[in-house]
Amino acid sequence: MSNDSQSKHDQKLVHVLKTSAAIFAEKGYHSTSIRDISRATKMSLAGLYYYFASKEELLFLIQDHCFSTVTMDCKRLIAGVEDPIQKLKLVVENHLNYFVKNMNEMKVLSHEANSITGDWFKKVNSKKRQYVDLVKNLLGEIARSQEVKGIDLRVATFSLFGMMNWIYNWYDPRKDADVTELARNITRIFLSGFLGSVLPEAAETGRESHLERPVSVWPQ
Amino acid sequence: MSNDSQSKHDQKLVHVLKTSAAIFAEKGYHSTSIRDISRATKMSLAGLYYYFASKEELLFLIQDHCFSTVTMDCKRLIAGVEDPIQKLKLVVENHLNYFVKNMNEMKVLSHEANSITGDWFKKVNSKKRQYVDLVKNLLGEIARSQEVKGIDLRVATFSLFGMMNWIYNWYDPRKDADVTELARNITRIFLSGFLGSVLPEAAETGRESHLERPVSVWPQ
DNA sequence: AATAACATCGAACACTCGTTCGAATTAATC
DNA sequence: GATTAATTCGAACGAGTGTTCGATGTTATT
Repeated sequence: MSNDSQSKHDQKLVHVLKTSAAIFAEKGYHSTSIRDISRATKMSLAGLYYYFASKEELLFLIQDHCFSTVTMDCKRLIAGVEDPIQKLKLVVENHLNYFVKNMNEMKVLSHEANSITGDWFKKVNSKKRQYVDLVKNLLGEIARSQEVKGIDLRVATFSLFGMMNWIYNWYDPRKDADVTELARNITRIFLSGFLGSVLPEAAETGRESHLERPVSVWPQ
Repeated sequence: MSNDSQSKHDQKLVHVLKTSAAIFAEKGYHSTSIRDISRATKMSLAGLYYYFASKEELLFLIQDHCFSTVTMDCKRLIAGVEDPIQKLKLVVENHLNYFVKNMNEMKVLSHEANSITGDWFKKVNSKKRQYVDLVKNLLGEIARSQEVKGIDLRVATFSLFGMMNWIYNWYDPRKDADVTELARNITRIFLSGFLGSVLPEAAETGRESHLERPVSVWPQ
């Protein structure tokens, strides 16, 4: 008897990955031991290694799967849409919705980006770059069509990602507004800021830096 | 013979803290061993413990010092300034300048916020809350005076911090514009987005969510 | 020069870590 | 029901961890 879509094996792997992601999200990758995962999954230490080859591969499986899905969903969502602004709104909405719905995995993706090394790092990073470029190009398109001036495209792109990816540090679904409202807020702040050449010139006074001298944490 | 401002002991402590911050920033707190720090400072393993009581206290010393300085500089900078918008600009400028000038320490502050526990965590966290509230209140002041509507203050505050704190993930002083330009970009994007009620209503179409169903990373 | 305080270190301890291996158990196939 | 394959596990290994301790060297004070 062969299963249709998902074998027993894959189902259990998914369960292991989901449980691990939750612990990684809570304690961090490096301070999570395989023994922690063993305890949470009620599997033996050695038994876990039937599902992944090493702790780092486990991290890779989580990150890779997560990135693949969010990118795929994103591309599918904006396919066919013409207006680049509309596209961007969909991208932000997708990203935030995905983030909130899969907070553990996304936190592992954001926070443990440098906990993975070697070829695994390369593979995840190339997917990341692909996703970032998609957004950057979208912003470029918008900038051209709306004649946005004086904003560095790289700064703008990472400012947007900063806004979106930072939420794992503060967003609490029980306390804060739902995702739709969150997406509306962030989209509006970013987009109207990115487009908005409208900051009153009066507020632009003091163009030079106000800092007398470079400040350093430690004396000398 | 007593030293005036900084004793020999404090100077060496500062050196240890700065070196440790650099390694923590590069490898992460949990995968940095005291032996790594021993190697980098050319001090013996046991010798280091003359300057701090435990690895976690070392992390605390870095974070606490960093937070104290940035908050103090910030308050000093905006003291006497009336216009809340002008104040905010100074806060952003100070934060980013500090971040870039002390990238290692600030990365440790941002990225290892949950690597510290117990009373140390409480102490650092209360300083953090103080700083965040300062910015939040400033935004509230601006919102009232400029009649900003429809933006959640909490979302706005953390969006700003997201933009600013995310830079350790991408900012490269050799590649990107200098801090003044960076601050100008980020201030403009955020402030004109926060104030800007000016997003054309045409672009506000599609108020309902475009996502057909909640998406989850893992099937089921 | 003797004393006290400061500073440094080698060597070890107790512990946790990721990983492996061979055997045992269960499920699938013939 | 026998054979093969898939899955699980207890027990251990070797390496690395944070931390301590007693001793030694160094500097400042009397």
